[in-house]
Amino acid sequence: MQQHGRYGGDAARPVGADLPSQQAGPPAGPPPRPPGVRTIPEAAVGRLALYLQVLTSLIDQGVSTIASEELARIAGVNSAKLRKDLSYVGSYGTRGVGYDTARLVEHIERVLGLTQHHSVAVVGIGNLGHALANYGGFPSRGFPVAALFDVDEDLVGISVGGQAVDHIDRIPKVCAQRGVTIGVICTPPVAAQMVCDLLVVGGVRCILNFAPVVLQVPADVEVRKVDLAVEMQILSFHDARRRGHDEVLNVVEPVDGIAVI
Amino acid sequence: MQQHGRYGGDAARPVGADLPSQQAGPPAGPPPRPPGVRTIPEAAVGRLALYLQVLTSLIDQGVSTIASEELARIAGVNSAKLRKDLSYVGSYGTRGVGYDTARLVEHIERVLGLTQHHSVAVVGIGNLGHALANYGGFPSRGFPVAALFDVDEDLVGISVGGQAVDHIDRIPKVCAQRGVTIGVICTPPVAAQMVCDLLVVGGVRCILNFAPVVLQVPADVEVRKVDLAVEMQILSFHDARRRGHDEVLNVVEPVDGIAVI
DNA sequence: GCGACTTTGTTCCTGCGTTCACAAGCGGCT
DNA sequence: AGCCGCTTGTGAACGCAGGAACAAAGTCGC
Repeated sequence: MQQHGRYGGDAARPVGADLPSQQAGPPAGPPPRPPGVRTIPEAAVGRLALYLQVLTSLIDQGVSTIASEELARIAGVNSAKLRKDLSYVGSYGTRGVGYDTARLVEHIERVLGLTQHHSVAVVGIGNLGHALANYGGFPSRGFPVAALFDVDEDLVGISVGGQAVDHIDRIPKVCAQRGVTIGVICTPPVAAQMVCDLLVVGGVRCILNFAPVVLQVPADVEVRKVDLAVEMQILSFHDARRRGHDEVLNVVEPVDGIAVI
Repeated sequence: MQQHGRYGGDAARPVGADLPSQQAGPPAGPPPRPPGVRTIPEAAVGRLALYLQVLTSLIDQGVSTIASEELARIAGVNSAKLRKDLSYVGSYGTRGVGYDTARLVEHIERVLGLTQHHSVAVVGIGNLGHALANYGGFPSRGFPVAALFDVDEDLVGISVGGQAVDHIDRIPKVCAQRGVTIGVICTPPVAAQMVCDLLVVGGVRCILNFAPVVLQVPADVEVRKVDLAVEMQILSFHDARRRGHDEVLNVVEPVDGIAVI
C-alpha cells in the first residue's frame, strides 16, 4: 500500500515524512474502524521501532528505569512526542519515576506484531543480496532468513549464510511452503517487478525493495522502498543548501515594476 | 541535523514520513530566510529524487515529453502533488502538452545540488560495506567512491572495487585530501559514533548511517539513518494489523459502567 | 485566424502530526 | 500521615503537507 523512501525517510517512510503512497484507497473519507480501536499514526510506528532499538541497548547496559526526557534525548526526538508515541501502546509509565525498560520493550514488541513468527526471503544474490544473507542483524532481531533465490544457474544450489539458493521460478512454491512473510528484493531494476509478482503469488504480503523502481502491487501488499541513491541525493540537496548555492535556492521572485514588453 | 528512517525515511519514507530530527534548532519560530527565496519542503525533496529516477528511465526509453498525470501514475503519487513539487524547481512545463523530460531532469539535478562534485567514503568493509564498495549504482548516479576504511589490519591495503582500503585512523586526513563530501557508515554499532566523529573532523558534513544507533553530531552535519531491522518491524506492524490481530489493535477503550472498586 | 481541448500552475481547504503547557498521579522525605 | 517535587499523560493550538478544484495558458484542428 505504502511505499516509503527515505528510510524513511522516511520515510516517512521514512520511514516520514514519508514518500509516496502508490495505491490510492477508496475516495471515501474516514476509513471505517471498529469502535474501541485506536489507530497508531504511521509516523509513530517508525519511531516505536527506534525506541525499541534504544531500549534494548539500554537494557544491555543494565538500565531498568528511564524518564521520557532522557530517552528522548538518546533517541533524538522531542520528549512530548515520545510520551505521546508511548501512550499509543498503552500507559505503562510511573509518574514521578519513568518507564520500566523491560516492560516497555515487551509492550512495543507486542504492538509491532513481533510476537508472531516472521520468515524472510532474499531475492537476488548479488553484492547486496549476498551481504544481507550473511547479515547477522536479521536473525538476532527476530527475522530469520528462510529462503534465497536467484536467476543465475551458477548460484542455484550453493549455500550462502547457511541457506541454499533456489531458482526464482520456485519462489511461489517455496515461499508458500516455508511460510515466508517478508520478501527482500535485491535484483537489478528490470527484474524487480517480475520478482515482486512472484512473491505476491507465493503469498508474501510485505516487501522490502532495494531496486530503484516503483513496484506496482495489489492493495493488500505493503511495499517499503530503500533507495541508496535517493538518500544520497537528499543529502546532496541539504549540503548544497547549507553552502548557500544560488542554484538550489531557486530565486524566482518576480521583481515588481519589471518593464512590460 | 535530520535523521530519517525508513526511507524515509517514507518516509518518511521516509521514510516518510519521516523519522526523528535529533538536533533541535534554536527555539525561534520561522528561520530567517533572505527574501525571494523559496524553501522546498523536506518531503518534496525525497520525491524529486524519485521523479529524477523515473524520468531518467523514461529518457532511456526514448520518451521526450510526459504529462503530469502519466508521470504521477508511474511514480505512484498524486498528480496534483507532483505538479506542486515540480513547481518548486520552477515552471518548466508547457500547458496542453506536458513536461520536456530532458529539461526537467536538468532542472531537478540543479536544484538537488547534483551539478557539483560529490565523493563518497565507505567506512567498515564488512558484508555490507563490501557490497556498497562494489555497487555500481553509486558511480553511475554521480556518487563515485573515493575512499574505503576499516579497522582490521588484514583488510587495510587490499583493493575492493578498485579502491584500496585505508585504516580508520587516517579518515580525517584522507577525507580532507580527497574532498569527501558524503560518509557512509557500515560498522558495528559500537564503532559507529567514533567513526562518525572522525568523519566530521575530516570535514564530512553528510553522513549515511547503516549502523543501528542514533548518532550525535554537530548542528551543521546532516545524518540520514538506514535501518533494515526498523524497516522490517514497520512491515511487521502493518502485516499484523492487516491480519486483525488484537494485540496490535490495542483495545484499551474503557467500558462504561465498569464496577468501581 | 479562431475555437475547443488539453494540461499546467495555483489557490483554498481539510486533516494529520508536532509542540506547548498543565493537571493528575506517584514516590520519597519529614 | 501529610507535603513536596518530579514525571507522566493529555488537551489544545499551531504549522505543514496533501488533495480537490479551477483559472490561465498554450496547442491542435479546422
